[in-house]
Order: sequence, then C-alpha cells, then structure tokens
Amino acid sequence: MTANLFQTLYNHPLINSDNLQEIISLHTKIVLQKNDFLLEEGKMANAYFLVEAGLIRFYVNDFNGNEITTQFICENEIANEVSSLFQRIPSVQNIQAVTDAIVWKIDFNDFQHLYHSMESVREWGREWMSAQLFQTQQRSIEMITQSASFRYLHLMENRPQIIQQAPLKQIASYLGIADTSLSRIRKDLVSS
Amino acid sequence: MTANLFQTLYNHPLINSDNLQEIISLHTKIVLQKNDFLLEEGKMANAYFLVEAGLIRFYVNDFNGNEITTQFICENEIANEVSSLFQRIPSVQNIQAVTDAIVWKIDFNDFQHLYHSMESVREWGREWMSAQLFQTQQRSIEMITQSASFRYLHLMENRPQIIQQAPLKQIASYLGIADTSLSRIRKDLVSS
DNA sequence: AAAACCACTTTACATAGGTCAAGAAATACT
DNA sequence: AGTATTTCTTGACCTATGTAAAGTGGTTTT
Repeated sequence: MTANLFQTLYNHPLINSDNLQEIISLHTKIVLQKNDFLLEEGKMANAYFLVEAGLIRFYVNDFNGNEITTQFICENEIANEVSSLFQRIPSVQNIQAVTDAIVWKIDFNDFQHLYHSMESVREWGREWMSAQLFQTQQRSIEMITQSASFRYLHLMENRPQIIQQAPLKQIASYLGIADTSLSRIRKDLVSS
Repeated sequence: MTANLFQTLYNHPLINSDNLQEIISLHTKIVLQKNDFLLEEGKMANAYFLVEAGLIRFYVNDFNGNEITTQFICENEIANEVSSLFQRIPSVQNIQAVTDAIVWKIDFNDFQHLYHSMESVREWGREWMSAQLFQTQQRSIEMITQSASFRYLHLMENRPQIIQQAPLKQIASYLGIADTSLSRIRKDLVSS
C-alpha cells in the first residue's frame, strides 16, 4: 500500500522517520487514465511523480515525427524529467500514462524547500540522480554491444511489467528497433 | 588561463566571487601524461576533475574485452564519474588521459563540505548533473535515429577536438561502430 | 452489423554496418 | 638503423535490421 511506496522510494540511511513524514506530507495523489499526460514537450516541468500503480512512459518526437519512447517508469519508480525540472527550461520530453495509473506528485517549490533544508534529502536526491545517470549510460552501452533480441530478452527478465503492458510499437522504439523487427524477434523466440 | 577555467565551469547566477574563491582554493593542479589514469574500474572515485588542457576519455570493458569509450571530456569540461563518486561504490568506468593534459582536482570530502554549506553549490551541482543526464539521453536518441556517418559529422562539427586528438578506434567505439566502418566513412567523406 | 480503425504479423527485398584477413603507414622499442 | 607494435585502410563477404506493403484479427464508432 501507499506508505510502502514512500518508504521504498525515499529509502536512504540519512532519512529518518520524521524526515519521511515531512516528505510524505508534501505529496498529493493523482489518478490517471490511459494516455493522460503528466508533462508535454515545450512546457516546463513543475513537479515529479512517484508511481504507485500502472505504467508511465517518456517519449520524444524525432525529426520524422516518429515517437521514440525513451524511458518506461514502472510501479515503485519515480517519473522525473530532471533536465526541465532542475534547469527550469522547457521539456523536450513528454510524460504519458501507458495504462490507467496512480501517482503521487510533489511540486518543485516544495521539493526545493526539502532539498535546501534537509541534508538527508540532498544526499538522497544526488544519489538518485547518480543512479539515473548510471542506468542511462548502461542502456547506451547495451545498445552498442548487444543485439536487439538480447536487449528484448533482457528487458523481459528485468522489467516484465513493460512487456506485459506496453504496446509493441512503444517497446520497439525503446529498444531502438523497428516494430516489424520486434515482431520478428517475438516469432523467433516462440519457435526456439 | 586558469582563472577562466573556474569561472567558466562554476558559472551560476547564485555563485558569487567569494563563493568562487572558496571553491577554487580547494582544487589542486595535476599534470598528466598520455595514457595516465584518473580512475580505474573497481576502485571508488574520490574526486572529480576540471580539464584545463588536453583530452580525457571514459571507457568500459565489455564482455568480449573490447574497450568502449563512453565519454570524451574536452578542455573546459568536467570529468566526473558521478555514479561512483556520489553513490560511494566501485566504478565500472576507467578515466584516462588521451593526450598529455592538465586537470584540476577536487576531493570528495572538500566538495561535500561545499555542497552542504553553500546553497549556490547545491544548485550548481544539481544543474550540472541535470545537464549531463540530458546530454546522455540525447546521445542515446541520436544513436537510435541517426546513421553512423551523420553521427560522425555531428561530432566533427560540435567537438572537433575529439576528432583531432583521439585515435580512430576510440572514436569508433564512442560512435557505436566498428573501427573499419569509421575508416570507410572517412574515405567516403573525402571523395564527396 | 457495417465501417473504420488500430495493433500486430508476415513476406519480399534492400542496405548499413559487421567480421575477417591482408596490407600500409606510422610509432615505439632496442 | 632496424625490428616490433600499434594504428589505420581496404576488400570480400555476410547478416541483422530497415522499409514497404499486404494481410489478419480485434476493438471502437455509428
């Protein structure tokens, strides 16, 4: 249930239960329907979101007008368009609900207060961003060194929620391949 | 010259000249020879580095034992293995001088002091990390949507220092292609 | 229940880029 | 200077993945 969401996501040695209560009190619940937007490109992010239920994605439009899904945010993860939120500039990304979803929002100003008043939140925040950067880099490396089918299998093992809930087209662009190729990969997996 | 390096890299509306002096005082100069390491995989990062002169690269070893250059750090940029430094865990990346170089180092503990005592440094640091994340994501998108030769030309326009100073093999792995392919791309560019 | 639409699959064909192996050119080593 | 080593180029061939277009099945709209 919900308390567990906060405990999981704000888990850090320096964050004690008083800290946590104060943090939690600044979040508000949002219920989303499939395809609802949390952020649209061109607008500045003014909050980030903890995902309690459902699946969220980030995507950009490339020059050809194709949507490229750049991130999936599963349950018990954080949806934060860091670049727009912390540099105070318009976002190039869209954040959209892939399924019906429940998220908890915290506004920039409220987070700003926590960040500058609580050492524990600063440490937590910096670690979270470091981990994001690490993951993004690992994904790049995987794109360079591994085949599309390996990447698909890897995603299937590590983040099955995505495979189950996202449409093929979104998964394909996330893996960096054409949707027809992903369809082929799936067929080959069945027959082997 | 050197003062300019700090002004450029610690440029932020909240950082005033007193702040800057304090920041600068915690850096020490390091002279590197080609191929010297600033960080080796398996070890924990304990500092980050401002690059005054020369070219630095980050690389990882993939499963086949191939080196993959994941980042180039040019003059007036910062070399920081964020994930290891801020999560206090061993690095999977190596940081190495591609050419002879001059860098300025700041130790984790000293930065930690600045970060928790000066709001301006916190804001600066968070923005710098946001920008890093943005760049990393943009590079991923480029890898998916653009051809190898486009990526090469793009690098040539935006970061010519890399093309001039790094060996072909490192550039190729950074672009996500085989070195023979990059050689071919170069040939085709000459003849067109 | 038609019609329209959407998500996915399948086939045929095209091509960017990979692999391997052989040379050439440059650099470093003794 | 001469040898060894690394770096880069080139050619022949191969394969993973892209593109385009048609087909299938399911879902929504009217």
